[in-house]
Amino acid sequence: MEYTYKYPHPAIATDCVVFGFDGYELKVLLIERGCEPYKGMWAFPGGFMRIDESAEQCAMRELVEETGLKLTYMEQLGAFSGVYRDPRERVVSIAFYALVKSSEVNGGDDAAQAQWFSVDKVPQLAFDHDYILREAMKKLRQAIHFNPIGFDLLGESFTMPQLQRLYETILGVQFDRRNFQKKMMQLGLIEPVEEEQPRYYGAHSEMKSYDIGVLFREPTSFLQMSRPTDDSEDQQTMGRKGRKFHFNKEKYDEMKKKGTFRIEF
Amino acid sequence: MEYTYKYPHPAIATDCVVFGFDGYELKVLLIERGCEPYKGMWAFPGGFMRIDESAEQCAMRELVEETGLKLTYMEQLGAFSGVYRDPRERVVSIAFYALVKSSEVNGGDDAAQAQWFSVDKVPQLAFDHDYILREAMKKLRQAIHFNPIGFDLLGESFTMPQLQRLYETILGVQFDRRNFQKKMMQLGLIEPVEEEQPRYYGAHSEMKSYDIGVLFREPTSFLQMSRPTDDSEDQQTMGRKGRKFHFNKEKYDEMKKKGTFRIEF
DNA sequence: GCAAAAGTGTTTCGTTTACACCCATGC
DNA sequence: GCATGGGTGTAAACGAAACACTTTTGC
Repeated sequence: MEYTYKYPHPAIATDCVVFGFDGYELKVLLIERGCEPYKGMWAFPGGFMRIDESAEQCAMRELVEETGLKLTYMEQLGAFSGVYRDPRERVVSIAFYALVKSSEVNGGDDAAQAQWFSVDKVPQLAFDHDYILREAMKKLRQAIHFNPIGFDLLGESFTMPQLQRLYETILGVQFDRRNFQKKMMQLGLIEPVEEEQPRYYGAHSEMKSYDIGVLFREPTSFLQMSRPTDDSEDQQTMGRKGRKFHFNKEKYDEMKKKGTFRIEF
Repeated sequence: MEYTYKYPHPAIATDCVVFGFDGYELKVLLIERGCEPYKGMWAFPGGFMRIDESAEQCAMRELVEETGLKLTYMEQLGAFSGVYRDPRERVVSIAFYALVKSSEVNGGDDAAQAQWFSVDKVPQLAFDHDYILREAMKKLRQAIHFNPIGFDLLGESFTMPQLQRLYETILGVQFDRRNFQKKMMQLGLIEPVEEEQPRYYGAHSEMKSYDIGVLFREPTSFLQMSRPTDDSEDQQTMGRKGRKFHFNKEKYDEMKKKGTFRIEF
């Protein structure tokens, strides 16, 4: 079966830049190419768009097919339309980026050849995917000011240091612990997870240690991601206990509706 | 001559959302469609991408062909890939937006059917261009925080009230004159145009009116745009005299290189 | 002449930054 | 027990917002 047009039509493909966070590093999901061109190199999950689906649908379908990761939301990064970006034929790629919770990062069992790479240790990629990755990082850094997207990268509950490390990793800067917490709390989007007993009475309190109640907290789940490179020393230094917070989605939706979200750093 | 593929390929088109500013309103450039579909309706300039050009090149070429406007820079808005957005065949459109100086807005002589519309008075558009316009406006409002794009919409020199009106129009808010000026001057991107004599001695100065020098200023050029709707009362209230400023492109480039530009409102 | 626009500084307030000590954890 | 991480408040500095009066312009 063949399809004929009066004028040449490029093919349209999608690519997904999926970011994850293991508590220490920002990761990106790659697949190893099983066929030419660029066979054996790493690339973003993605594939050709079908005639009866939108680019968004295509991106999500391909992501499931290639990595087992099922997402409901992706943000478009843009179209990449360089004339020679694919050696086979003219291919315009519409790229998306997405953020996934750390808990989902090992779900991809379909994904024999899918792996997470630290964004700092990404190998040379197929096609123009190096360029696409740089653009995705740029967009991510920008987007984080207008959307509390950080929370998409964390699990159900998280500690303040985890959240801070996430922001520091994405933005490449360091924050003062106390000021960071204040800023985050001022947003009104996160609240402490209720505990049976107070963790301890604060340094400025009159209460003394002998009055501390029993601590009822589950151990922090160690965030894990598959490791592409085993030579890296285990820097999974996360997992210390700490007061947990969770994200209030209702307030976020409300804020998003009004378009008032804004965070400065 | 025909082009045959093993799988169906959508067509790829580009659309240009070109913004202009007449000193009072934010305008957008539209063309009247001369053929089906949507014949007689207004739409963004644009057209089908050739096989040997990138989307950026296509957008600029089509803009020249249809409106006579030659631009060197456009920002990509994104790809619009709804399955039914074009009744003829499957067409994916890559949209761009651009800002033009007020002086260029009447240059399009090729453009018999091209006209500027106030963004508040845009008629119903062809295809999904209403949606594209909304997205472009969103992007414009966001972009203005990270780029001094406002200056692309103004001429060689401008008065502070003009600049302020521009920002107020785009963002839909009002600013205090004095604080706005302070903020703009703090950026270090604009400087007063040298004058032979001071305009007058300020209110807080010891000097009095009898000491005022001769004023050497050209009359402010009245910014003009073709008017699509003649029923609108003439609100071309611009053109009062005032101290002029100009934009320091070198400092802007320097700032952009460092990535430090940021303006808060 | 008059109404509306434009030019100019200072004070107040809120936000951001800088900073220190004690407790908890994991080895 | 010791080193590191984590939890908490306050004071100083900075930046943003509020605000009034005079001159200029265009009718």
